[in-house]
Amino acid sequence: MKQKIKNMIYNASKDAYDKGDLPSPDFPEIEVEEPKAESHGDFSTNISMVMAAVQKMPPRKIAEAIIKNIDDPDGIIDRTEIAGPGFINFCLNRYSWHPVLREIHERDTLYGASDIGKGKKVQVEFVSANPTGPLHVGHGRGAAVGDSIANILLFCGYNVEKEYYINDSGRQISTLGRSVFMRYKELFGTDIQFPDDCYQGDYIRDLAIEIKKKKEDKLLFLSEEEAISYCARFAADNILSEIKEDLECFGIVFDRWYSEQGLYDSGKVDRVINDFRKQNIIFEDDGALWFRTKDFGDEKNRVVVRNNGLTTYFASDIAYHQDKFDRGFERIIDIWGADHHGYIPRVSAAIEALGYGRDKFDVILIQLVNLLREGEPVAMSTRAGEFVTLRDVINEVGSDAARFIFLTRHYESALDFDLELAKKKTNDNPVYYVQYVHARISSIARKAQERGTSDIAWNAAAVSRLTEPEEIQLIKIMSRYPEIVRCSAEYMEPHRITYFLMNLASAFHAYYNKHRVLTDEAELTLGRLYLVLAVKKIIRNGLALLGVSAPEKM
RNA sequence: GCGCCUGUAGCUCAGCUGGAUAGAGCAACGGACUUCUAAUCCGUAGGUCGCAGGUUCGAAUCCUGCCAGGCGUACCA
Repeated sequence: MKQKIKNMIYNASKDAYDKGDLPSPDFPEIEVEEPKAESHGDFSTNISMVMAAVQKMPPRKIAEAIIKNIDDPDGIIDRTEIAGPGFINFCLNRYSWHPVLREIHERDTLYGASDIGKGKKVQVEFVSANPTGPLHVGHGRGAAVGDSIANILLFCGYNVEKEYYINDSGRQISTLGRSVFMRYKELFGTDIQFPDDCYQGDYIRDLAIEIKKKKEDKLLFLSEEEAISYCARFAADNILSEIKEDLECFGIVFDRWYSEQGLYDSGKVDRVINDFRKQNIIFEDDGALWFRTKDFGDEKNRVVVRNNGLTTYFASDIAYHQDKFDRGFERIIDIWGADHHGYIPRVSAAIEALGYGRDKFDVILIQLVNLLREGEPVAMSTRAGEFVTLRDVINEVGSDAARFIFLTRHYESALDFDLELAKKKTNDNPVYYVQYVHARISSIARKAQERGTSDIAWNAAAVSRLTEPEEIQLIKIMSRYPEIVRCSAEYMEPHRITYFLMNLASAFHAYYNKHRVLTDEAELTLGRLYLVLAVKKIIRNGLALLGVSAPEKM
């Protein structure tokens, strides 16, 4: 619709110039927007103000010239007006909105889909939590955002893969092994001083018990190194499968689980380090190997191999991102916790050194989640290993509520997650507010079917009966959906869809309370049914992009 | 110290990347169920958009400088 208006304005400007109403053929990018105030019509453009300098005419005069030359063969425009400093407002005929419904029904699950991605191969990497402990709420937010962004990009024509990077190598894994082994020894009566820098949670004890069941006392006869290594592998494998289960409960399926250890085993880390040494991008100093990140805009150089011979995470991250490009991804999106933001210049530097443009790499930083109950913070201490896990949250409030709430904020804003509020089935809790629309319409559809009106094909006469302001309002809102999805993809902001759905839901509930869908008049009923079933489709589509279900009954 | 994020109604947050009189929900107050699901709706009230400058026809939005909070600033992850 907006595009139609744009074209009209463009053609009108051109005609105005041809006829001499406008002195210059130099037209700016035309912007058409939907005004906030209803009195300003359905669409408005600021073109006359933008043009004023070039045309050397007052904006209102330009507006007159354009309006005079508007060609509207289908008569979709009801009236135009010049307002304020020179806005041109367009007010559309009610019936010009009706065809939107047909489009929604015909495109169905693909309404709002586009090909702006042009099949570009893009990878979204998210969660990627170390397999050293259970997922917590913060990971949940990253999971919800990452999964939704991937869904949206897919819907917009990108060729998307979702990936989880497993940090299954390095120091924190050996710390994990050490932690478990100490608890294991404890089970055999050894008196231990459990160090602060080890993992504290009860799950460490549980893993030790598991090992004891399986291996009895055999580990006590191995060398400490062997025993720790066994515990590390056992623990990491177990925790990782727990993580996989948690994410499955959360409705998230990764295309690939990528092992960091695999990068070492295949020699990719060594290879890239050697290549960079040859290019003098990596150099030796003080017994350590340094990456010249400073040459690529970072504030200082960074160590890749420490003087004790151990690699840092940065080393494998270089190889990892190289591998991403080697696998043919044209665009890489990493989703990290905001506390890692200092890491961005480093990885960007690596990507540039690898010969790829920075514009191919995006990092989305997810701000932290404050877990509350009845408005009071829930005590959490990672150090002491006491925290509410993602699984606890899903079990308590459900996957739908959790995912929706994670997507009710821009990811750059910290999020308060109130467990009690997430369970409430009232207006406080937007999940049910939106889902309820779907359930209500489903119920209407069932009733309609009982009455024998299940025909929902396009019926011009029936649809032309939709003349109530609330009906036109609903269609207008729905007509914006494709653009909302596009913007969501472009800026990678799923919350735009969340807000759109809440807005649509609100308009629907208002309509529902004011008008009956199933009336005594067959034609009107058909038209209204056609309308609400379109609403149902959009709610379903939008929720799907968020990873939230659309129930038939509630 | 430096870098990033945040600051909008009593509370929690949107604000279409510069548009017209800044919007929702909650909380407060007053109303609506013999009617398709009241997990709903309607109405009232609520503002120095952190502060100060600047850019222009026009700023919550862009620039600069402050103030406050969070995070980061390792041969940790």
